[in-house]
Amino acid sequence: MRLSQYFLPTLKENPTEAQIVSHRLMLRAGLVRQTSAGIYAWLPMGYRVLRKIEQIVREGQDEAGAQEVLMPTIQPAELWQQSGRYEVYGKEMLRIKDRHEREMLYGPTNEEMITDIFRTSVKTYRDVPKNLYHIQWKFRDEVRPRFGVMRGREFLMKDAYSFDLTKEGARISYQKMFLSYLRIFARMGLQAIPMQADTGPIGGDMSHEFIILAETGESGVFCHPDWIKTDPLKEPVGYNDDLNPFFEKYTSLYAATDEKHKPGAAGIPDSELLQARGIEVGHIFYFGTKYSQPLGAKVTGPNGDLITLEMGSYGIGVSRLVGAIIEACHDEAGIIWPEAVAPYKVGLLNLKANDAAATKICDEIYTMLQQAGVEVLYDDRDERAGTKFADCDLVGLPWQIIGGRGLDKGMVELKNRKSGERTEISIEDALNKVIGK
RNA sequence: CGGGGCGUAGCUCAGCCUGGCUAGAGCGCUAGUUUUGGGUACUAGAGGCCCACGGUUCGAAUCCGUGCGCCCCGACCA
Repeated sequence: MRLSQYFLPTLKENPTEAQIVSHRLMLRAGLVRQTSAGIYAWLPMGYRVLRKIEQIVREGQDEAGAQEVLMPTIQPAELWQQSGRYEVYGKEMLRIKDRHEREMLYGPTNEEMITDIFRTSVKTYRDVPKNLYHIQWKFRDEVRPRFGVMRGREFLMKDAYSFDLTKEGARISYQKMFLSYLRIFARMGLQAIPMQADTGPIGGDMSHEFIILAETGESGVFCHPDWIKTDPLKEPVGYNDDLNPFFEKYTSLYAATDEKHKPGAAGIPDSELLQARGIEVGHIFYFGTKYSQPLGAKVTGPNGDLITLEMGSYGIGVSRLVGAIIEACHDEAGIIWPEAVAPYKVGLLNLKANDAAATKICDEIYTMLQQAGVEVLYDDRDERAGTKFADCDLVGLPWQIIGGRGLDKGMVELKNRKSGERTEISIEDALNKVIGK
């Protein structure tokens, strides 16, 4: 993409409304624009990041055996009246009426709806287990939206729902999601740590919040230092294997938010615990028959008896992740995207845009990168070098190829946004490095 | 939902207390000169229903009332 053609409205100054760093940077880097409190429009660059995250989540869930569906944003009130949550949910739920005065709502979550879909179609134990998920916009009418996209009223969420015959089966479904989540976040370049969360009336060890570490995180966390050494992508375990050993290994390492932290409970001296801050980006839990019971989601078992399904649900805040990643990955100059979610891999800066010979070389580099399938944002604007550097750093692409005074000798500078390291190398070497990576 | 703050140019803000010239600055934008590897400098421009409605007054961005919007702290939450 040529920057001269692109819709990327960057800001030099910080908008007053944005207080936290990710919100400021998202506005300044031209990723989003706010349309009302807690509701955002996604501009081209921001939308690319959102879709990359979404795709990593999708692939991770598919691989774990979940199947993607798409449920509507608007739901009928009846379902929620059946589950009893219509009254309970309160003002957070945006209620609306259609032209026939029928009560509808903008879905804050989809347990009722998926249970309804499932119960009407699945009648025999032979059809379970199943795990269905979708990635859809949700609305919660937060009293006080804040932190930009991190706590908006409208947000994109992946939510999966598992259906099992037995609690043991539900446990397996849960463990699959546990593994899937660890891998999904790791693929995004994030260290996510599952922490035991409230399980409500059900109890047990089957509810975890996934927290990514970021200095500006909303809550304090304590965890075992060995967490840093873990790499879920390297665990030699598959979704059809017995996941118990893996689950044991990862749940036995201590990790707790400051609210739940119990001094002395870590198994190692508290002074050795890693203290950090974190942001919740995912939540998984088992809730048994909480919805299947009132909604009558049952199947016929092997003996002909009716069995109420055991369910779990598994959420990832997709739009929230955009903000969360920026909280975890930025510096004074701007965003530093992990490569897996970067809107473009390379920024190509032509510092001599008014020099025909230099421009010709940069155009060629641009073409070669495109032909090699590298996502590249080409700053071909007739701007000062300083402006280009500032914009490119702000926007946070992992690599910068800087074409300037060395161009006539076939040299460019390759800069790594994260380390800040810059090396003057030949065009060919720069291309190889960026393409090969 | 309790407490606080703020709405003036695209952005950041001054002016308001103590009402009165034609409503300002910096950045951004347009044109030109300049500069040419870290948001260059100069010149000339464009750009405003001063959040809305009502009131007080000869006169309101400024004072008063009501409403709306946005932000922050807390409670709540993915």
